[in-house]
Amino acid sequence: MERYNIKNIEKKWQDYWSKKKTNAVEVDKDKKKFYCLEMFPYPSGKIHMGHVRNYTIGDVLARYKKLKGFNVLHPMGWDSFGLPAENAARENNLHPKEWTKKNIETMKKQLKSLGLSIDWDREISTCDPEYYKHQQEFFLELYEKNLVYKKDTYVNWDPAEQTVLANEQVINGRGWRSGVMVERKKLSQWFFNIKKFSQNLLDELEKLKNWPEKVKLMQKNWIGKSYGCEINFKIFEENKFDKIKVFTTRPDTIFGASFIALSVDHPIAKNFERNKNFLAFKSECSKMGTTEEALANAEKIGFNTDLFAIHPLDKKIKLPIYIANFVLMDYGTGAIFGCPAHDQRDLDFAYKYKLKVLPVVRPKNIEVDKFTIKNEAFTEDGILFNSNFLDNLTVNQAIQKIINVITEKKLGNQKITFRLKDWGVSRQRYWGCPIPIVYNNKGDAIPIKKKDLPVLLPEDVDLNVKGNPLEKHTTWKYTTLSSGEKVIRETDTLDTFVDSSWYFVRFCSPKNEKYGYKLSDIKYWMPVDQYIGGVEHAILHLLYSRFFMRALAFNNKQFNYIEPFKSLFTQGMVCHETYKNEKNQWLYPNEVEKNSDGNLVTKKDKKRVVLGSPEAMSKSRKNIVDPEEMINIYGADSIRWFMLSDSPPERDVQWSLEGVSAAHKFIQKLWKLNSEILNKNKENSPFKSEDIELKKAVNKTIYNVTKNLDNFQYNVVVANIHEIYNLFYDHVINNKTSNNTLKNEWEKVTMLLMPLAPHLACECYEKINKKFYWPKYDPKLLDEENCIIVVQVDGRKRGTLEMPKNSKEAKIIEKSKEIDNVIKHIESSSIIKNIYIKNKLVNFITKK
RNA sequence: GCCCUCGUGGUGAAAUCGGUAGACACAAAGGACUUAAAAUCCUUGCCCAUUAGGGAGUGCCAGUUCGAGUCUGGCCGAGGGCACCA
Repeated sequence: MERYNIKNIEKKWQDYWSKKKTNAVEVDKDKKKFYCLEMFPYPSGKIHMGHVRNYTIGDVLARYKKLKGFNVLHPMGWDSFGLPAENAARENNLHPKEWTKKNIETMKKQLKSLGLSIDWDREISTCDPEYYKHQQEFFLELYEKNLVYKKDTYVNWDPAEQTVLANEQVINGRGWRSGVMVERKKLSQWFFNIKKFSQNLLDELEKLKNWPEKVKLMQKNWIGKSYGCEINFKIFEENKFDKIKVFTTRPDTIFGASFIALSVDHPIAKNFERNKNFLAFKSECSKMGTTEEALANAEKIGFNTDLFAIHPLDKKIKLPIYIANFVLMDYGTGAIFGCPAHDQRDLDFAYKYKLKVLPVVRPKNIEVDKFTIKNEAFTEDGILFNSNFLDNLTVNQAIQKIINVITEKKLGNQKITFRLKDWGVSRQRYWGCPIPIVYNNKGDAIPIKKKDLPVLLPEDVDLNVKGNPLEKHTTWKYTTLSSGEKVIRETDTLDTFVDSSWYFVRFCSPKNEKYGYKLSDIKYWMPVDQYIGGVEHAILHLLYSRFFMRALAFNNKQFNYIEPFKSLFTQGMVCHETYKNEKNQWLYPNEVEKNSDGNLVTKKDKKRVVLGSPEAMSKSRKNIVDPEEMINIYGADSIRWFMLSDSPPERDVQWSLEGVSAAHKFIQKLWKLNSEILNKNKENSPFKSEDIELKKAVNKTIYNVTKNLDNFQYNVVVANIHEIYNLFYDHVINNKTSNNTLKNEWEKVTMLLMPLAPHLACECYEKINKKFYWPKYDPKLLDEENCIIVVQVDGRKRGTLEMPKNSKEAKIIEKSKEIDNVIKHIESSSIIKNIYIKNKLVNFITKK
């Protein structure tokens, strides 16, 4: 028998696919399209198991849809701008461009070795000027549409490195490289106006029927719509300051207000910039750290302005005005009224500064005189009191009434607020897409003319300077417009999330030079029919992509593809056991082995190894396995098979050598059985009941595999294949079936293998030499003539009965009562009721 | 703190509409083959029983139902998201 030589065979088919361009596609209006996309990788060096899983899942779908006759677009590219390239450049003295190029070459080769059905002619790379020049053009278009603007915001500033840090570069409030305390520094930066689409982004979420509910909920919470009202408070020292507008979702608690709090960045706070105490307070606030967690746990502190606001509904009440660290300028109006009895933060603040705590809502079942506020604010529903005309109303009734009153008296208005913030896209980095803006000597921003694009990223930079290398690159930074005007370039580059917000559009016309896309191409291919990736991108990447489509479609009569991803699938992570040595240091899996007692020891010096819980594979825990090494040992089909076999795709899977070796054995078994069946002679022997049994089983398998592929239940597909293999094996070993039936039916099984193990399937199918197809099942054959009826007594199974389908109820009851074990359980009691479910079950209810 | 999801053998998991729980695998134990090992194949799988069979059983406690892994309420546990959002 021929041995299945993995290396040669897998190489052979990969070369064949590549040479014949079997995966290259073009627009074909006569065919139904299917756009299958997996999130494109960052070229960090080598592929990891997470990639293997992601791309295997996508490839199964792409190949399956192709067999079903769809025109399948299945492209791949590189998210190739980003910080790691700059860090690697410094460490290895290699230019980011070279480092990136090298990594792409390696990873492309690795992806090809997985046997993915990618149309490599459509490969794109976001750091390629051919890609980012279109992005710069889009930026200018958004600028024209007023969807881009500049404003001052805070960044993490590392004073030692003289550079801006990303949030993940701040560890315990210190710069990751310098170890120096990070400061909050104000910089003028570019923003995309994503808030403009808040309501639409929220509304359209509901229409995304094939998105996981979890992801939709996360986006919904992120957008964070809340209903409330704005109320104007006049300031007692009226001549000095304007009124204060506050936002609240609990206007019903207005009579419990005891202070006003403003954000440090509130316009009124600016008037205290010369006050030493205020400056001290402000610097205290900026030292508190920039991470959200640090902010949330920080103590509530305030600065007393000695100003007072007048209660809008009772002029006798004067409320002290504080500037407080817990009020955010970029939510609501940057000002609140504090009602300590019904808000925990306000209560903490009130106790610290000895402010009044007046409860105005009591729980329904507690009387007014028995209700007091101690250390916990009462935030639930209840009945209003101490509240003038709101007394005795419920919270919701009171909210309605107070909004009406405030509106009538022109003291404020109903207001809907979103938590979603505008998208800051400026990055003070080298390795990113240059922002196509220059500044004249007055500091005005001037957009570059479209005909002058692209603004190329200079290659001769010194990455070892402190701060942003572009800012130090004087010959690039200072330039002259075609008009002769001397200008300074914007030295910020775009957030890499911008690159990935439209790459799926570019895949439709990857070589179109004139513009980012060709209209006829996207009209055919968009939207992405199935998008597959990790749940870690549930919010930002997906929301930004949804925004970008809206921004492109805004004021654009031709482009109306609002939702980019019709269906979304989020796959689980790849986990592995963790190992530590006696010194509590992590060990790689290939440093560990089992000794003869079955205990884990180090390979090197046979020292004890402590086994830890399985965790998501990560370099820091060293619980990683190199896909390339695994493919070399077991072959791509085995790796793919294992990735699909154990857990459902949406759940985490645990990598194990036992698992992958089992997959490998099964691939070999399939090949062996295939050879045996193909080597059998053709013969026309009579059709026996075993032939029918096999035919029916294959038919059922086609039905199940098709159904389970449609539902992403790939682990069950694997089980279906195992089952049908086991049946074939039994038939072959025991010579149960005629050779013709074996051959005919096996052919269909090899087609079912194609999406999962394409190399093996092609090799098996090669000798049959017919066109690939997706086998159809015969619904008539699914119907069994007989069915097995479960016989229960008092809800407990006491036997089964095989009967022709649709037998008469009376007949089944009669036969059921003849089963020995049933007789045993009914003879000492009387039957008071029969339950009969057609073709399924009989249940006798007895009474002693 | 708020919101969401999930709890099924030693392990990963199956289980249309409420209708035979544990398909399919991994691991383990026993056996066959073998000089031996590997590989391969077979059997077993919680409790009682020699077998036939019976019992318990899908995190825990209740409920609905002839019948609950599946539906309802409460509790416990694990994971994830958000986090001064007024």
